[in-house]
Amino acid sequence: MQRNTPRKRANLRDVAASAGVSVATVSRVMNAPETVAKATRKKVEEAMNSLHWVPSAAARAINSGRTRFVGALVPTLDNAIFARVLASMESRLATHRLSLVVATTDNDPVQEAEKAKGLVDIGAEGLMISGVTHAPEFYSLIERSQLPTVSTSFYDPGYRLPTIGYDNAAAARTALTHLTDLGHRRIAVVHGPSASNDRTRARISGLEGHSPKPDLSFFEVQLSIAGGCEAGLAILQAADQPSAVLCLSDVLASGVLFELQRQGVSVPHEKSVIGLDDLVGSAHLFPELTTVHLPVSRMGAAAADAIASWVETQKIPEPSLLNSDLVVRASTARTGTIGGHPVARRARTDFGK
Amino acid sequence: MQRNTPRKRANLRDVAASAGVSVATVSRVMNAPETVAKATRKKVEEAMNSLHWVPSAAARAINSGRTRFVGALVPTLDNAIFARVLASMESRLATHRLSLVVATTDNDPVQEAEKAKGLVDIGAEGLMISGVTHAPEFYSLIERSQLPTVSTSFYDPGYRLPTIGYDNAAAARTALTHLTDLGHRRIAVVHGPSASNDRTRARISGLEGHSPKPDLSFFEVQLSIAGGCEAGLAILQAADQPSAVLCLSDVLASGVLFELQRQGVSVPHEKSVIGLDDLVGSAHLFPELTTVHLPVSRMGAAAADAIASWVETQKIPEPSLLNSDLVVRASTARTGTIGGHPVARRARTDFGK
DNA sequence: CTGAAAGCGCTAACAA
DNA sequence: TTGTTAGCGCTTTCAG
Repeated sequence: MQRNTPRKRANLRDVAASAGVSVATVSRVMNAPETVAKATRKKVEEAMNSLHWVPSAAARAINSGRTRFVGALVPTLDNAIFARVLASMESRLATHRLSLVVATTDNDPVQEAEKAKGLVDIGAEGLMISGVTHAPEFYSLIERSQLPTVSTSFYDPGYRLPTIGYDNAAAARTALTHLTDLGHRRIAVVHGPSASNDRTRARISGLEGHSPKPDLSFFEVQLSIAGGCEAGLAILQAADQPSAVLCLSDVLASGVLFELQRQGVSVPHEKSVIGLDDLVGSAHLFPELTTVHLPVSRMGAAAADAIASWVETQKIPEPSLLNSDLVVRASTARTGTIGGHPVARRARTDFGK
Repeated sequence: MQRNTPRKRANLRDVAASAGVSVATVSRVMNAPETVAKATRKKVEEAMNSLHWVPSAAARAINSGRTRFVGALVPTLDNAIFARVLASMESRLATHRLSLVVATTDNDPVQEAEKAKGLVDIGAEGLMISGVTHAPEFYSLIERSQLPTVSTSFYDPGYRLPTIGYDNAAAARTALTHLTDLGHRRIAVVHGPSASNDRTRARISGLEGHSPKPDLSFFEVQLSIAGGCEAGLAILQAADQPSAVLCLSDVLASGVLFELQRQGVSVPHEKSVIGLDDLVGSAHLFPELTTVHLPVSRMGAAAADAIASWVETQKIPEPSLLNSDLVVRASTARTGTIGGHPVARRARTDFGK
């Protein structure tokens, strides 16, 4: 809005000229103001203002060798669990004066590799990625660029990249044990697409060889509330009704819960339902969801610290295992105790639609 | 892993030297391979590979004047509505070969201004911001840097920045009208903190001067499922029981729904509940939530397009109004029709805990 | 088709 | 306390 502003953005030289000092002095008032005489500083600052000068990030980066941002690759933002990880990463990164570039991969290794390439291209100083199964192009990119990259949501000290995460198999087993401890033997397992998701596969594998050996039936659906509803309906149509539903993800558990209610099945009286994740909302569902807590906020912060320190010290961080633990709430109950009382079933069937 | 690799990353000159060509030629094989003789190109590519060379984003940016990323400032990632906006922005930006840097502000104008500064410092080419109420520092930053910035979640053609959003007041009014159309007159309104959120204030203001004039009581809580639960409980303890609950946000409506169920109040039989947002999960809640749909995915895409075109053409985009519309589902019903039948109330009160 | 050389906006020695 | 100047890694004329 100044006079007939000369089209182009002002640069250091312009400011220096306008203030009648050298470029070095201008640079100093930005980076070490205390080394510049007060009067000079003032002149320079005025010049900066009147020219609407904003330092060029690129020029700064080329000298410092730092862009001050890192990238994160997650499957989706629509599952609150990833949103949580990113939120905590972002806030922790801020303490290192680092920003976060987000890219979603939709669980597709090809997209993941492409987006990773994009992040490297724009100058990310480090990367966070979910899981331990990636495209060869991804690995070669990391190799070539030597980019500090940590893998999350999975703990595997033998993996080629440092992992910061939890033991997915153990978490699933914890949930199963809780159910068998309560006397459940016929159990429906609901999970998302396993082909494209190594965390899901690990969780499923954690269910194997359990003792006592339960009778498990598997339902694979989309990883969404709608998917959970679908599974809930499918379970009710099965020949042998399970007494409990083990969901390998809280979103799925929510859907199952809603659908069971819609169909007039009471939880935990007629069926127990357990989740895995412990989303912030899970504690407030009706009934409050029993689940296995995954420390995703801590994980995001830990990943941020690991990347920041790697970038700064050049030292590869150690893998880190975060514990998960069972949170017993209201959606699971001992089998048989109240069983046989189809509580409120009739009263509820006319609800909804 | 190559021999005693010379500590530092290779640069263009190294590649040129190793391939026995000039830097210009190397630059050409990246940017216009077809202008380089096949044999030369091959030599260069081999040199690139053996030196593990990755172009420097900063150096590239300094020449092109482009960093290829934009920033987005949102209050939080924990509300699915913002996660959705960002997801759709990110995917649309990708088509413009632009990346997305995310910053959360926690509804704090000071943090917002600081983070905006950070985004400018690292070279964002454009900005997306939520709402139309910001700190003076924010405005002066935008002014100085002349950064293409669009405001979302709000439509106001008179605003100093182009807005891409909906009419929050109208959306709230739509919800209220639906309730009064169903005969409700005593209505509880649940909303998040209004002091720090202009969208919330706009929605509340949309409720004023409605005809027929309903008897409104307001409940302000934290914008979370837990907050919704709290409001649900508070409503039940009020002296004059409302026949309907109008939630100015779907997360709040979810919490209210869960809490009412927990307290044995049936929806919509005893109380109707309506939300505002239409989150992806809302259609699957029990009962399915009646709400006002806000086109946030389209908004994210529109914001991405607007910023991209602004950056590319230097032309300020037009403000854009996106329509919201009522989605009637199962959580609202005509007052009186089924009223007086405290359906399933008794049967349900022993649920949960 | 290829090379030489002049910058891009800024930082950091080194001098003064 | 301030100025001069040589780069940072790359793109881009302009010659050959």
